[in-house]
Amino acid sequence: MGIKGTKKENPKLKIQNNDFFVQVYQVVRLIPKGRVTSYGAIAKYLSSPKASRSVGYAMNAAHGQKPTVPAHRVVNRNGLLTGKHHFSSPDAMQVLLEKEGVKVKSDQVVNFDALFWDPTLELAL
DNA sequence: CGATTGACGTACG
DNA sequence: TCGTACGCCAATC
Repeated sequence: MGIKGTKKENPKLKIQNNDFFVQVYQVVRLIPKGRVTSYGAIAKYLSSPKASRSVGYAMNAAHGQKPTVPAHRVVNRNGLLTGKHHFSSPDAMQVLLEKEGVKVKSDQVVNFDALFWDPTLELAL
């Protein structure tokens, strides 16, 4: 009957399939190419507008996640690449953004307001 | 279980 | 307008 039987729940190997982290990953992966969003916007989309810090924390664990989590598209509310130091290379984030057509000047996204992608608005939960 | 940390955000001076 | 202080939430030690 159920296909679910194939999957066994291992308390120790329990993967955060529905945790806050994964929720963040899902939203980040939905960010269109050439667009950017903020931690607060993601947090707000997850019904926790004040959990912006936790969103950044989740990104910290996004490395090595599959599919790849475009963490470079997530910046702070000022459009500043605050998390660039957490990438493989401090300049990797800027390079990735510019590769998608996003201009970055002094660690800040140019025309951030126009490129800003609000999940609560686009996804309209 | 309590204290500390962190890729934020808002409030205040 | 800029800089500093505090708060929020989740995870780690």
